[in-house]
Amino acid sequence: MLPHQFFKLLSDETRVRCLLIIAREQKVCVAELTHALNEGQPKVSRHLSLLRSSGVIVDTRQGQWVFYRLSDQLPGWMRKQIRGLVESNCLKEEYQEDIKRLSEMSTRPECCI
Amino acid sequence: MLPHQFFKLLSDETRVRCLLIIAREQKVCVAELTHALNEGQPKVSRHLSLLRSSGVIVDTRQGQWVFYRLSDQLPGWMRKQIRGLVESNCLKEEYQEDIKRLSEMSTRPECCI
DNA sequence: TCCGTATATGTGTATATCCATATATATTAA
DNA sequence: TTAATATATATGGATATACACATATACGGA
Repeated sequence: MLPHQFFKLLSDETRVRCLLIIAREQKVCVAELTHALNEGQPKVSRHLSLLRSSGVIVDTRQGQWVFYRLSDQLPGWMRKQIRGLVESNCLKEEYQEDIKRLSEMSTRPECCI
Repeated sequence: MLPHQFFKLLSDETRVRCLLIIAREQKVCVAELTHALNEGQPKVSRHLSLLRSSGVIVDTRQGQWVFYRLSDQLPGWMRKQIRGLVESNCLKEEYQEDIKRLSEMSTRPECCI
């Protein structure tokens, strides 16, 4: 994937927030993401679909839940950019709410894969 | 600037190529960029205009030339992302031609500011 | 059946591109 | 000095394409 194509994926706020949570949590399902982002499920799902079809994340179905995680095929420079974002202070401030909502979620599905 | 807004700027190939050259060369004028990218002048100019109005690059007129360089007001995380790109091997392969064309340019205007 | 997830459709908006032209500075001629 | 011309850069208008969104619907497993 060329850099501008990768950045196009990150040019949408919903996708950035999804990716940040996935990178932080290692593995989350759609229900957790919609709760964390406080957005509608079709919206979240469609953006996940984009990230998935681009090969940035991969999905694993476990019962009724579909869990997403970062692909382990990501080239080093992409991994580096994502890590840089997660570690960035500016983002810790911007999207703190997402993390808070996720941690406050009453029944988080568990993934045992 | 929020991350997805920054990435939107990088979601266009022409802008990425411009930014890479500017970051490498410190300071280049529009003529050098159009030559390096082998693209039309209005096209390059428009994309530079976007990068400028977003505050990522700044311009300095010197005679008939307008030189562009990275803004020194960039937040650390942006700087980090850009540096990561410039150092990335994948990009050295992809856009080697741009650098080659620039270095082969016969009369490169000089900036003494 | 119900719940979690994915996708199809229609609509509005944004933006990349091209061509032509405008503006700004430099240079040359008279 | 002024006028005319050349070079460098920016922008207006027109067009085509891409994309985000909301709603509704379809699918898949317990």
